[in-house]
Amino acid sequence: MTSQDINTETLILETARSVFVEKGFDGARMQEIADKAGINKALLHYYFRSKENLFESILNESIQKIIPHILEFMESEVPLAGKIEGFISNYIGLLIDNPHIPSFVLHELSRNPDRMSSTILRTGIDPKVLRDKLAQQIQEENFIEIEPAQLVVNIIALCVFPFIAKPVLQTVLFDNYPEKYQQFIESRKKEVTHFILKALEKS
Amino acid sequence: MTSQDINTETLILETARSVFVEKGFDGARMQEIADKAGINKALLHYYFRSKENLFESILNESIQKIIPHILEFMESEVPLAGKIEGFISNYIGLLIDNPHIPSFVLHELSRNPDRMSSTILRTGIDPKVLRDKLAQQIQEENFIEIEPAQLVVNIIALCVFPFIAKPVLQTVLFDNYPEKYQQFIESRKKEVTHFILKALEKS
DNA sequence: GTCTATATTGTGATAGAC
DNA sequence: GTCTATCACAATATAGAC
Repeated sequence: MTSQDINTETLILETARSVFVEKGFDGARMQEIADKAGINKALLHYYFRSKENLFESILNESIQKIIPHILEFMESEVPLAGKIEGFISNYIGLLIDNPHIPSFVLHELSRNPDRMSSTILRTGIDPKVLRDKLAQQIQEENFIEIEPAQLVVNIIALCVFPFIAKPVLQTVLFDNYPEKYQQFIESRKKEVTHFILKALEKS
Repeated sequence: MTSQDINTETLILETARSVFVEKGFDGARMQEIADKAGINKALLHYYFRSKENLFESILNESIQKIIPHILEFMESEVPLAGKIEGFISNYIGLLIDNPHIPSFVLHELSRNPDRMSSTILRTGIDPKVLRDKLAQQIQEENFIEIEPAQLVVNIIALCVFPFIAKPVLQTVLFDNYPEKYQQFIESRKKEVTHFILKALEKS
């Protein structure tokens, strides 16, 4: 347990994350995780009993990184316009730092939807309360009529989609120039905020 | 070659599609495809040389079903508002009929982005021309200023995202009632159209 | 064209020395 | 805790009879 021996379990988790997030459960190989971590396959099974086990740690961690963020947004007491603006900027920032997570999480949850219920339970939050809070704000403050669910989905969609569709966008819209895609992403904070608030404003 | 022998190749393709689209390349099994098609594994290799080969047929077909649709939208000469309205209704309709395709295509393209370039070439369309057409319309008709790329991404995002995120939405927003999710999807045509046009209108 | 049988390789998992 | 060696089985692919 020397100082450079920064806990093998952590090393495994960090390495496993990069492999699982990039390749998904089915595409990931225990061998590759071991190689990238500079250790042996057997050690993976020593720390985490199975591939499934190791994978679940990563998936849960990824979900926790994204979902509570959204719920917290709906919960806070700030006026709606500022709330939305803050959320979008914050959320796209998070996605810039973790661009592969949405793709990973959504794909794995499609593959096995049952995981979702247990995860949402683990957060201990009640979505109903949050929706009501949002509904109330929409009505009290001076915005167009819109169902909370529709609004939330619209906001998340506009933030997340450009990251999920990166290869398509880069090819179809940006002539395979990564810089153009990057520039596009950076402008999204401002663009999405404007777009949403414009759509909501009472004319 | 009797009448009920509707071409084995077609049978294989249809079966393979359902399996690949649901499980992805890595998760799909040749055995499962054979079983579902009521034939033998060896026959799959007789018609398509390898799993890769069979898979590419399906992926290309799926991409062709979705991308040209989008480009055609940008190309047409109809006034913008009606164009957008028509596209959204049409596109969400297509997604209701093929709910798993976006997830499938986007995941496989992330796994192997190189496929994208060859596919877009095969369509023989030049995206640049289309972007210019859209830019022109935005300017000539009476809408707010917005980059064509931003607008296109916003429209696609709002249409596609609810299908990609089905398990999450059903759990977090709809208390695991499939009917509520279904109802939500059906209202999207109208909601998305309103939302987009409202955001674009000059106030 | 379609089948059965089999070759071949890949992969998760465990046993056991150190 | 970490390694080497190996098991057991799954999966793609092919050979060859019919």
